[in-house]
Amino acid sequence: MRAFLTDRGATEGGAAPGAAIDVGALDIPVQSVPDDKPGDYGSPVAFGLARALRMNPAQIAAALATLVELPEGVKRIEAVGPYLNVELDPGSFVRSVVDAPLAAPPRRRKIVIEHTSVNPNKEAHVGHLRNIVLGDALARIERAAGYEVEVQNYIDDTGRQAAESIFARRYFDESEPEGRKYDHWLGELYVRLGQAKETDGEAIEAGVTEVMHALERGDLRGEVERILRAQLVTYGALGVEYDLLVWESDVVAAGFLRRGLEVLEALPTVFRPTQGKFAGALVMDVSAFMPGLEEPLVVLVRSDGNAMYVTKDIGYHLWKVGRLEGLRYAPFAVQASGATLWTSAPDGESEVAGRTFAHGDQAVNVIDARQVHPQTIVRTALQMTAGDADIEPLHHLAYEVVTLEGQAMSGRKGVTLAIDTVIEEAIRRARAVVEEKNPELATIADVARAVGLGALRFGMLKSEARRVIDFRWEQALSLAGDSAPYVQYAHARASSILRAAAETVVPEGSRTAGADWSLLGPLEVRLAREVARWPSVLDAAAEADAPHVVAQYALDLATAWNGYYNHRGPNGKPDTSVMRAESGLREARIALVGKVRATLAFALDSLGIEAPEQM
RNA sequence: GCACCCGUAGCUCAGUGGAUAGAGCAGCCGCCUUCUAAGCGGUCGGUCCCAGGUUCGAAUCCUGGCGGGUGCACCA
Repeated sequence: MRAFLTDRGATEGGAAPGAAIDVGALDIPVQSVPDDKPGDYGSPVAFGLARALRMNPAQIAAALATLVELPEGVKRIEAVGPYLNVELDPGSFVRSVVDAPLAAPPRRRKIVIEHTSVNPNKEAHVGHLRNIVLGDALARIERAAGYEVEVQNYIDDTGRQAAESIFARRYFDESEPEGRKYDHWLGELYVRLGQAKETDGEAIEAGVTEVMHALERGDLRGEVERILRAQLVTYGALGVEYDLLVWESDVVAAGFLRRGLEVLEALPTVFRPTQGKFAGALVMDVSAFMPGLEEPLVVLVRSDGNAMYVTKDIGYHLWKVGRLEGLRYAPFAVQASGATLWTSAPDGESEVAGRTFAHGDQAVNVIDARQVHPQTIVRTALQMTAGDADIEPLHHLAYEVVTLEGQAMSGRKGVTLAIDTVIEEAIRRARAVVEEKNPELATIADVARAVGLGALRFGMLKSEARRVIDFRWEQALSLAGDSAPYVQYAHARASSILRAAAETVVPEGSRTAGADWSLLGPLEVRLAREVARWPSVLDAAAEADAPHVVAQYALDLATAWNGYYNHRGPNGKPDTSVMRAESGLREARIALVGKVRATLAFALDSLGIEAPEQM
């Protein structure tokens, strides 16, 4: 019966149709019925039985319709052609929808999500924005779906990029410009250093190398930290928070490379060829996990004794899933929500009271699609060292690039756009619209921020990650149509009704005082059907690591609600008014609108988008 | 050359093997004496890249093409 109510799709047998015709574990797919067909939910179950019963599906459906006992809450079961459709009792259905929880129960499984991981050497740009927004939405979705989530931001403080920016500051030796955000300024010096290489290449190369060595020793941590803190201001402005910063130099110091190698060398698939092109190197045979590869051997340690980057990455990921220990932790900052941001630190504590870092049952990496190959190797290594784990230890959320008006972004060519710039413009544009539409609103600044940032984030989330996004201002900051403001507006409308209602009744689930559920009809059922989809949407999005599923649902629910709100009866007059409805019906509608509002807000929150009460 | 991803309305995109493939934008026509018109209704617009195959049923699964993007791994 639950299946009919939740539109969850296939369930095990047990539903009445199965029992009636002696098919035990029958798969009964359930789907929403198109608007022009009778019924609310329907099933093509008769198709599957046609062969075994040697009857045509329409006959089977007709027979089932007469045999099936009406479960509670179902008004009617009828055959519509070959489909078996049920019409729900509006009152009990809407009531059950209103009472359903929005968040999933805890699952006792931990997911370690890594996102952002921007090189600490320049300001973050809109390409990074996609990563950050995707990762943050994913973290929120997984939490709502019942998982314990830890968000890590990896800081590559020993890389060439950080070294170049830090060296550029020394090289040009200019005083810091007043009022300029530090990461923007260093980004500019970084680009200038690239240009200066043409005339002064050797000296610059020597200087950068020296800085790299200093970074490896950890001597310049303060310099990196300063850039990082400037970048974190940007993420904070987006409403994004992290649990832990993991510094590459700390990963190196913890010996994850060496200790990871010890784990790997115990594998039968890891060995040192004595001849052939890999003679002298340490290689891993991945053919069992990555079939169809032209070259099934992956080099872990080169014949000159130097480890490959991917090998360090494997060590790091062994730590993420709890198979290596050894980082030390220290508090780094207090974030806007009040939550502490922790960092790995050479002089930190190995235990933090009340927290256990890493030890994920699964790791998810938000990294661009060009990294599929190395990510697959890391995953394969984890699978091989784990024996036969039935769950994937690592998932790569691969997203495509963001181009700028059709051009690939490139700092050196000046084809780039800072997130800070985009945020400012997004809020500016939103503010202009708010001031025009609702000038007497007391919270204009807050609403402009919620709407502008919402539009920006939503634009990055509404399509599948594997699609290329071409950033264009009008499109990215659109405040109409398939956008966050569309959903936010629907939410504000519902809030407006609930404000008015609060003066007469207090909606509190189906216990709303004075509600007469029997007065509800097909219009409410249609709206409630959309609300009822939420748990399965959340589940599917979490399962597939696909925030766009939530974004698309938010649009669908807003559309259903707007349609209900504006509905007119045969006489051309509005027939869904809440506050003007007769007593009893009014209270039942208030309860439903309350659920719609809460669901819209919850879905938006799962995407990291605010839902203003007024706009 | 090999591998991965993409190809759906003029444009940007949804579409867990099921009912007549849907939105937004753009175009055209309507709707504020009604709880927010950032909205709603209507209209125009489709060889779901092509060809085979599997299936009662394919935009969806399989094979082979074509077109575009990305990667090619003793680089980080």
